[in-house]
Amino acid sequence: METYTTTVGGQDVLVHVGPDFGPMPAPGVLGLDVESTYLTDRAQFDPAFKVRTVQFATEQEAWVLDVTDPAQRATAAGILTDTAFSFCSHTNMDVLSVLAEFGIDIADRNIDTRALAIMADPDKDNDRDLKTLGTLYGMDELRQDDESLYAWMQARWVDAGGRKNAAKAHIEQVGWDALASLPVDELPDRFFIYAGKDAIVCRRLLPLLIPATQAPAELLRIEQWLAATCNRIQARGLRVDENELNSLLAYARAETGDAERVAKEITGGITLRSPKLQGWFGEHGVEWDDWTGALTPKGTPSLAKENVKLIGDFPLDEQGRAVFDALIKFRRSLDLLNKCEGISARIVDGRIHPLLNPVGATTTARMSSSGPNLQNMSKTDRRMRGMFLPDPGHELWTIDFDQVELRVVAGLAREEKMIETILAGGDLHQLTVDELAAMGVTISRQVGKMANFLIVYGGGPKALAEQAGIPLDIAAEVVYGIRERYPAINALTIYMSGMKDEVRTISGRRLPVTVNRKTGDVRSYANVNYLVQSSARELLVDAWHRFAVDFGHDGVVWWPVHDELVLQVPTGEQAAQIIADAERAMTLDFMGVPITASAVRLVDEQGVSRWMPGDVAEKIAKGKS
DNA sequence: TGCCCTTGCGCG
DNA sequence: AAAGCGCGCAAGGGCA
Repeated sequence: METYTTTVGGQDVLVHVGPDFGPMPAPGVLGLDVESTYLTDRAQFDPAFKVRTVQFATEQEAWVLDVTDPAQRATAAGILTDTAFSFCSHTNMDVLSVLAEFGIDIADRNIDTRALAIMADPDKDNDRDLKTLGTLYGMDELRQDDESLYAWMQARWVDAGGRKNAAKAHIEQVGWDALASLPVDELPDRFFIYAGKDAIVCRRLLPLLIPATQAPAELLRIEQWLAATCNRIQARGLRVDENELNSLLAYARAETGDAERVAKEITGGITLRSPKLQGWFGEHGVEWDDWTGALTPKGTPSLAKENVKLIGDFPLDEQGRAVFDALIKFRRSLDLLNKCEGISARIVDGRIHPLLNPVGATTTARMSSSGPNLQNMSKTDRRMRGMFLPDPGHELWTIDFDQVELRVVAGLAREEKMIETILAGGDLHQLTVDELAAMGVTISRQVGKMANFLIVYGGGPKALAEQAGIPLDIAAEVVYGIRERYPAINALTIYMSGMKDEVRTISGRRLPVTVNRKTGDVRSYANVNYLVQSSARELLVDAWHRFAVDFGHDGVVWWPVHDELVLQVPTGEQAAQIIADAERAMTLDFMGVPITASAVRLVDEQGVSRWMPGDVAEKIAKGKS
């Protein structure tokens, strides 16, 4: 064993490297970090993935164990298995790595310091890697060591013939990959020292970050539960109908490829995604000034969803018509293509394992998903969600809150008209229509719905005019009318916009106010949205926790989508009870406002359970009966 | 050529 | 005075 003496936060620490582990650390919380083979798209789920070293640390001492050595591996496994130890690590990567390498699930015994760092400082613009946090909390050595390691990697990479002017991030990536493929016994000392210090810094951050969150203990407790639960969902993965995936992939490649070829030929090289295409259409019959569809934030015509078809309503010339047809064909399959490629690149044993980040939305702590993002699968193209199947012997159900954000804002503001309507089982969008009618402003229910979203999102006349395709003066009447007819919400908006420092959710979570980058102004109009969006997220997580823990249905949630839980329920008699419990868990009183939810069984026309939007499943069920 | 920033669009 | 919020991903376009 080699022991290095170095410093963290100006204090001497020891980093033990090697086979003779030395005295065991006392039971308690250890900083944990692993180094692995380089990460492919499939990351820890790649069959070739291997952990190379495991680092444990107290605040003063780190042990770096070479997992390729059987004795050290056994020592590491012993500590990881021993429930007298719990761990803290940065991100959930180490938890997944330990599971992949050792088959040991430490999710319940691990605290994610990165998640704590977000709670401590939810400003989206700030970095939260260990070395940045280390510097922030008086442990700058990690940054220094990182630079030393970087210099080593740069020399190695440039010597190996890399581009001399490559960006630092690029060299770092290549450097880490190079390190990851070196045999462990050829790694430089500074690598092990860095690795050990990583774990020490992580361990030292824990007691610093917890008070920095200023979060109530109950909130921290539920976040801990959620993090472990999200980890297990990722590890379990989602089953993919691979035949369907492959046929969709072939179809989407052919469709988009054909369309792209045709369009390029006619336009002389303009792709079907290029902003230049709109100018081209302008020369082939489209009067953009007469565009009646929605606009993008930039004010150019939006071609999202069905909008793109509006181009066909203009008197196009022959070339314009041909490119339009190609564009329609392209747009119909582009999203499908991208999603299928993403899924295909990550499939392992018929499953994908997207990250489910419990606090992915830094500003509001909503959950996010990536690799691939499973929270933005198309609802209009059923084939995308339809690729995902429950495990054998199970079926999928979906249960979602009804208009949860509007109800939350109604409750927080105590907007009596809204609350009465909710209690009476009425329609909040129609209420807005009726309230405006009382002021002599006539709008459709569709615009009433958009107007209600403005309340939640903090929008103004311009946004409504653009999205609804109505004149600015009418939109202004709607917006100002709403402020008058919903005085309590208006008061809440004014009250919240007075908060220039932070916003607190119903659970006491601190949220940041945000700043307009160009003007430097505080975007205080967004505060109501942050409060509402984040509080609604907490209501969902609380309901999920009740369902999993209080009702004893741990592991039943298949995938969450903000205000919705998709459930994977064993087929059979107990299914009805599980669904009933889910409905009970998601039915609650929020400040006198009932929050309700209803479950839908997801079964296609052939009687096969697969993922799909709830309203689609309801239509299928109706068609059958 | 590769990197970085912006834009658009899917979901909520 | 006015201000649509939060994500992840792919691709375009400017730049070196």
